[in-house]
Amino acid sequence: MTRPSQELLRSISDEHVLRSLMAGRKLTRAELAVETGLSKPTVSESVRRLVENGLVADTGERTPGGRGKGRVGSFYGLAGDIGVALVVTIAPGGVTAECVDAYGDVVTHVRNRIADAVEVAATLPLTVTEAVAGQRVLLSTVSAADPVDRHTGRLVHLPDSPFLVGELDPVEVLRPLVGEPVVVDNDVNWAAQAEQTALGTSDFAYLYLGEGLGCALVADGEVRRGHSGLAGEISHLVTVGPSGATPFIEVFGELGLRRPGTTAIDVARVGEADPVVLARAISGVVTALVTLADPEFVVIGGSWGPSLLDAITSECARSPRPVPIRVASVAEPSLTGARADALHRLRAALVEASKAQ
Amino acid sequence: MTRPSQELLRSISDEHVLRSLMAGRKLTRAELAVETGLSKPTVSESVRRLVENGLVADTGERTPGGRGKGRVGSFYGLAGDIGVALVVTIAPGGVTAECVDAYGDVVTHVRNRIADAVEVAATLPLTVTEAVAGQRVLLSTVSAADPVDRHTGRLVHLPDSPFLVGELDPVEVLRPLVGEPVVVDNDVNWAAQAEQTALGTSDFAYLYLGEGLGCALVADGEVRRGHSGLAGEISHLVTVGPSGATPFIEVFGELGLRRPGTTAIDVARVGEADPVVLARAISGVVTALVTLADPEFVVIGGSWGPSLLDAITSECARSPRPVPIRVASVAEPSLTGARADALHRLRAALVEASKAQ
DNA sequence: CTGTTCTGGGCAAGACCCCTAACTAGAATC
DNA sequence: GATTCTAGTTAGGGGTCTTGCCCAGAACAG
Repeated sequence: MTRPSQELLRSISDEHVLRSLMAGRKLTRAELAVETGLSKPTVSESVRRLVENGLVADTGERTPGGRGKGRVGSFYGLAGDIGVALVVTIAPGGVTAECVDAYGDVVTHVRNRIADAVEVAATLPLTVTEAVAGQRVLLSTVSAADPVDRHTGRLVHLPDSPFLVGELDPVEVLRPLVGEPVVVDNDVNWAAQAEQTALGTSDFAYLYLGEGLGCALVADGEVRRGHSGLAGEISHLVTVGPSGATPFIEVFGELGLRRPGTTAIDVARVGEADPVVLARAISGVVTALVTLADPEFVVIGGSWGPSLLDAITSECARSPRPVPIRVASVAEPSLTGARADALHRLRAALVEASKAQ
Repeated sequence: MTRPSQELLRSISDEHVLRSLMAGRKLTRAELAVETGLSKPTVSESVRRLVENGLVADTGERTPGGRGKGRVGSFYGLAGDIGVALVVTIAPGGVTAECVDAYGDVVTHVRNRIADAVEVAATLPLTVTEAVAGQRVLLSTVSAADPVDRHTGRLVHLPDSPFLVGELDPVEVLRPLVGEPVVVDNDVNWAAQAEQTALGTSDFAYLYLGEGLGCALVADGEVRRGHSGLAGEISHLVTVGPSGATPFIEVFGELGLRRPGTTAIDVARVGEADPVVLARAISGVVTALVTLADPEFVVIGGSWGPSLLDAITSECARSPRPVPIRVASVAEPSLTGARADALHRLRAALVEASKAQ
């Protein structure tokens, strides 16, 4: 446990001030005192320390311009060169890279389309370099549209599952460009995290139905990834197919909905299939989800999943433990989730830096 | 966030001293200083406060008796009337009640056998009253061999699932006897928690095969109970039965292994069934578990599950994502898990009490 | 028996940290 | 030019932790 030192109190004060500035952008010392609940002298001392450490700076702006009489105050804000977080998404359609500052503002955003998974290796470094543009990157989060090994951050190729962006080690690619730490997770987990932030629900499941098939489980307010990060890789979960019990992914094979020569679902042609057959297979997956994880509801996301909402809902209503089905509410969910996590980690890293000295 | 007050430092010191005493039973102030890393004057002050608040007392024992020369020291320990935690297990075979003190010692233990679920209502209060025996109970944990509603603590009767101890509201029964708070969970979750403590593994699944069928999921070091506490209620999970896809519980029906007139498995006759058929059904459940939760391994517990280890292992080895299978290692797992949690909560409650003033 | 050694515990001084209260600086207003 | 009002500083007090020193008193050596 923490030792009860005077330094602890000081660092708590600094954290209060720093977090207030992250939320409030520009504040005078008097405003900071009100915001943090600390006394004016304590805030002044804390600001002095933070300026000295290079985390906070006088913005140059002064108070007046209409707010009463009184002495002019100095606005303080986070230092300009304090650093940003990099957010990367890697999906079959393209690669995105963003830089987010500690206020939560997206300061750069670069998106490059790709036609094929082989282009990822070449496009990724270019996109990242353009987005970084010389800024100081303190950490990165990466969303990849494939299973991710929790310990190494490498993409995992599960046999016969959709595998969309190719063998790739994002940590290895990013490290020379932006340094450590690099956090990699799959797009469905990030999407679920975004949904969790938006809905505030502690226990739900996110079922992603697009070119790939995936699912994420949120339990006690956090996405649970399992031992190696492969929780929710449901391609081989046995469910109800056109000809009896079938692994989920093979249902699409039997229906002729997989793109020839690849492992991906042919999204454009999903609409041609019988929605009831699809919904029955999906309902089998949902039943297993409900049985094992007991979610409050199941969120359906992905490119074609939401269009089957009604069929899925009526199939699931017939199961022994029916559960509400919803459509995902967050746009660009993987990017949003990865960005929220990057912001959270960036702020924590800066607070940590203020405690370091 | 916490305010940076002087009082915070004081309460941290007190917590250090209190937790050292919980671990060390009897310590002099000098030993406490070494143990906590605090200075002697700080420890002395803290002990003075804790004695004043009634949490700590001079044991009357004095140091000498052979340990070197030096001045005699006074041993301090937790106050005798500081309070205990009550641990209750309710299973088809009987009701157990224990009191645990903050050192982790079981100070009373009462066990009453029952022949039938209807006896629970009468036996439970008797057993608890005998175990409590006038002691001050600060909190209780209850293990029940049926699904438990996470929010109310009441037992839930899922249709056609084994239901062993009858309609019961443990919170309502215990409140008049011992007061709040009462934490109720099902026996499988407690068993998994005990296993987690013993093994230290963060992500695994616990499959319980006894009179009832259940499973618990440990993710990121904690048992995850789901929205309403019904995670892992696998009776209706569809798996491979003798005649194709069948809900898990109905496999036992088809094999004639359910006790007539009840919903329970006839444990005595499980051995008569073909182990391969059983193992295949179990393997189907394990596959779903692995797919959705990605455990590091699966622990098999319950009265008859471990005897099928070899059959289950060889069936599971054939699945697309094989996972190690182990036998549960903790004896009396539900009681052990509930007791460990009670101890943890009791200690936290005492620390909280030291901070209250 | 006496002096030495050694350990538990207390006391005093100092360093910090936070707070309140009073004060100063400086601009707007009357 | 006096008043009013706000930002920020200074001074003093209370609290907590630490270091260093001293004292009490039992065991031990001679």
